Amino acid sequence: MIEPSGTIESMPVLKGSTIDPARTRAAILEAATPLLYERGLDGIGVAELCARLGVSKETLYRHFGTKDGLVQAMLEARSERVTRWMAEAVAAAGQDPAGQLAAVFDALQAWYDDPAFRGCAMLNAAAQHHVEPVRAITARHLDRYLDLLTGIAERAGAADPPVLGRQWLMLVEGATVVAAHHDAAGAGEHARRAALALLPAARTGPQG
Amino acid sequence: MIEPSGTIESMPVLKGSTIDPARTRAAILEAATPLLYERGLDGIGVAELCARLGVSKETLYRHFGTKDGLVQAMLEARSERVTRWMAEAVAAAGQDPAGQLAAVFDALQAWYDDPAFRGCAMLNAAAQHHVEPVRAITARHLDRYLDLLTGIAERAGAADPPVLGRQWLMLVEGATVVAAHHDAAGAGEHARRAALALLPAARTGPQG
DNA sequence: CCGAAATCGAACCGATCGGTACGATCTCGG
DNA sequence: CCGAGATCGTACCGATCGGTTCGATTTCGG
Repeated sequence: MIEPSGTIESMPVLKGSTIDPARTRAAILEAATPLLYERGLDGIGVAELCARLGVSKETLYRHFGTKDGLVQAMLEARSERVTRWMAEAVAAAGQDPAGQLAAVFDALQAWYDDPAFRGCAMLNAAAQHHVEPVRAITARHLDRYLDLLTGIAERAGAADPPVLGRQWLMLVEGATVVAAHHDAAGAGEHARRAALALLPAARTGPQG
Repeated sequence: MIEPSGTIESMPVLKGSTIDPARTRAAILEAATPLLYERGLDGIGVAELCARLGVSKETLYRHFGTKDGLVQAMLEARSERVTRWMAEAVAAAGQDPAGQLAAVFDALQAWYDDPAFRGCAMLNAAAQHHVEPVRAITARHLDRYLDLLTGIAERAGAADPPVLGRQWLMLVEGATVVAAHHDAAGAGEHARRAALALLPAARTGPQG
């Protein structure tokens, strides 16, 4: 999803894996993720999913118990992966909070430009399955994102870091929505400029 | 959806309607809207839908041809209704662009506080049915919203109204996402303060 | 008052889907 | 080399769903 995550192949993804349950489970998770993301949680059945994965239904059900079990495990893994990826982008941006903030939206723009981009997987999932576990995973995902942004707000010396972090979170999610459902071009850049404008001091240099 | 739109009753909604096709169609549309919004497009079947509406399946299919037909007609109507409702809120806010902008987010907060609030119906629908017509309706909905906000940006004397309108649109959609999936409290207010901070001049008085 | 149109209610159909069962095959540790 | 467990492939099951059909009933325009 985030990094160009491999287009959808039509053939088995599991190979080389000897009989190692843990590895099988991880491989299923990894291979199922882009399929469920592209087609939607209900857009692909267990049968086709298994066929594409090169895995029997019995194996899938032994590891995840239920389709919902697979979905939830997939969403958890994806949320953690996205959060870690974004945290690394921030960490790689140096010490300046403004630079860190800019890095967030530049990373988002790169994601939007991926042809496989189809919006936030957690939000999409929550819109489809409004069962409680999925909603909880989505809420936790937003929590993680909010923590990251609030941290930047704190280091930027904001008067009210939680509120500023929340406003930035709205820009992040709003930019993702607009990019997914309206126009991806420049969405990250426009959101970034808005986010920087909310910084306490205008220490942002050239806003190009 | 927007105005407290009537909680879900368990019994027929169609009454008094003599045999008047146009009225029947409108009544079905109106009664089906909150059900499809609350349960999700695939969360309620045609059978239960008809039972709740007090309408036979044949009648529904004669008017809408298909469940997708009903869904699309419902989304179109809802998008227009929401846009009109928001435009009226803006018009009622007087001449000051800052006041108009504040009115947008105050209206949103009132929506978020409705117990029936479950996020933007168009975005939810697009996340479920990624068929083309639904995506087109969603895109058109964002277009309408963008026009409204860009108009405010123009009247506010923004250097680049389309970009500012788009940034405001991100705040609108972002606030809605956060309110729906994280925490509705204060979402509209925080988004409003961020939006006002993006105004060219700080003509916004007390930012309470 | 009659016939066309609208509606109802219920039965029905074919397809799909999530999940289970089972025998055959494969792999690895002891 | 053998037995336990993982995997496969396939067939199968029950439920649900979207959509159709049809006879009976109601309503309204002419």
